[in-house]
Amino acid sequence: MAVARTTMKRKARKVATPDTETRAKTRAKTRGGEANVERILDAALSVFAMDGFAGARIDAIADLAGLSKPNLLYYFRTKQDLYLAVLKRTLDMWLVPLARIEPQSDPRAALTDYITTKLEYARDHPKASRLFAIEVMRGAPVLGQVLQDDLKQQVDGKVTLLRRWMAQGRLPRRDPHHLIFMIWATTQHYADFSTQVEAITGRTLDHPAFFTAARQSILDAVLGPAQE
Amino acid sequence: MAVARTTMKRKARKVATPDTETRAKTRAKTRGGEANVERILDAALSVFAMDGFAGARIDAIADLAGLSKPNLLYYFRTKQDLYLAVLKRTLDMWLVPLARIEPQSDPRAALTDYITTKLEYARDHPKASRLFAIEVMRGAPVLGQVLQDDLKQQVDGKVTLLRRWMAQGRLPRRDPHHLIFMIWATTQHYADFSTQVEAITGRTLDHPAFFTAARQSILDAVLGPAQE
DNA sequence: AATGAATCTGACCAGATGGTCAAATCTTGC
DNA sequence: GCAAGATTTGACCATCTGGTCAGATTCATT
Repeated sequence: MAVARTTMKRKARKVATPDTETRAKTRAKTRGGEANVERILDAALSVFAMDGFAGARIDAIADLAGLSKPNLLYYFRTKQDLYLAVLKRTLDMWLVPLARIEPQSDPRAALTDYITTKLEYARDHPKASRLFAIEVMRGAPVLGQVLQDDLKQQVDGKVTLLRRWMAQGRLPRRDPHHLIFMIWATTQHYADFSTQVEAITGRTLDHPAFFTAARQSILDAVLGPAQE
Repeated sequence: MAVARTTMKRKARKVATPDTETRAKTRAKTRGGEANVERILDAALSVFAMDGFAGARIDAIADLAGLSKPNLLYYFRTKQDLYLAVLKRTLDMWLVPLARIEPQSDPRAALTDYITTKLEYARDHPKASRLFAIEVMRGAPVLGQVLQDDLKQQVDGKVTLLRRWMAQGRLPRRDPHHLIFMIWATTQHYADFSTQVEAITGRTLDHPAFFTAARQSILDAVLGPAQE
């Protein structure tokens, strides 16, 4: 109800006012200010990842980006818009490494590479990982459709491939779905629960030896003992 | 600043007003209304687990518990108090199963039991799992100390035990810390990311065959192939 | 240097939200 | 059945927050 009224008001006020996307394109064609968008998205990632959507304060994001609140709202008309933009931007990066597992790959090498890359992501982009975690834990109100379409599609393909490799004896037999979940769970755990990991071990993935040990542990679990 | 003023005000107003804990005990000594506390805690778990601390609305919790907002505030004076209470209550349950891994246990049986129990928890108490995830991902502002003290203590003990078992050849050699993290990560993944899991597989742990497959997959990963 | 568009700002607002309070109602022990 | 305490409620408030707006400032182009 409130939403409807706001929307109407917005449409009625100025027909010429471009929506967020249009404005972004226009700006891109003309000149700078893109730097601002980047800074806003970075700031938004930090704040959303820490406080969740509801907890995030637009002021906090603006401050972190070095802008006034109205100025931020100039680039992203609503908090929702901004949240969506951050999510989209991060999602692309997130889906890339899975695609590198291909039929012509060597199975063990491909999984080793995938696990290593995912763990590097967890180390280098923990905020992105947390953002997804928060979104999915909320029931994925925004990403829901993407999960059911794009992601499912991708995973289905890899599952088929993994199954074939296992049938050929090139990988230990496991349920491929659960195998993938295991890789996601273990790698992202180091990003999402870094507080806990650090409380217990005193280390994070930034510590090289710790990273290596974590990686090896996951490899052992997924691929079985070194030479199976 | 604001906090300080609030506190002062509260203290000044009525010296006789008992804090939340005291009141709880008093009530307990006299009669019912404990049922209310239970209902409130249940409702709070649901709402906090879904929306996080900042996103949770006190009204929503009150509604879910079937009470008016002021009435809820009668039992828990602030949102913080309530959050803390829910967290405490859930934490106890959460730490129990780890303690069952004892020196006199059979190593493989003990880990099998632990994994199974954790997975059952993930199935039966997904909200509790999410609550912890949210808290830890925020940097554990409330549980931080508990993690560094109690939890670390417990884990250190189990790590030593696991190391001994491995030295005796009764378990495959793995870094014990990472082994424990792997168990936590994989089991809780099914609770915290159930939306994603369901989007991809169409199943949840409630489906018996799916539960068994998940369990077996984790067991294989942690314990190595059936007869190592 | 003038012009029009893009960018930025301070002041402001409406609604939501955590929390208060005085008074009403219910229980219990006597 | 009644006093005292426990519980519940409706009305209320101060503050916070997302978002608006009219106008100022900057910028690219001519």
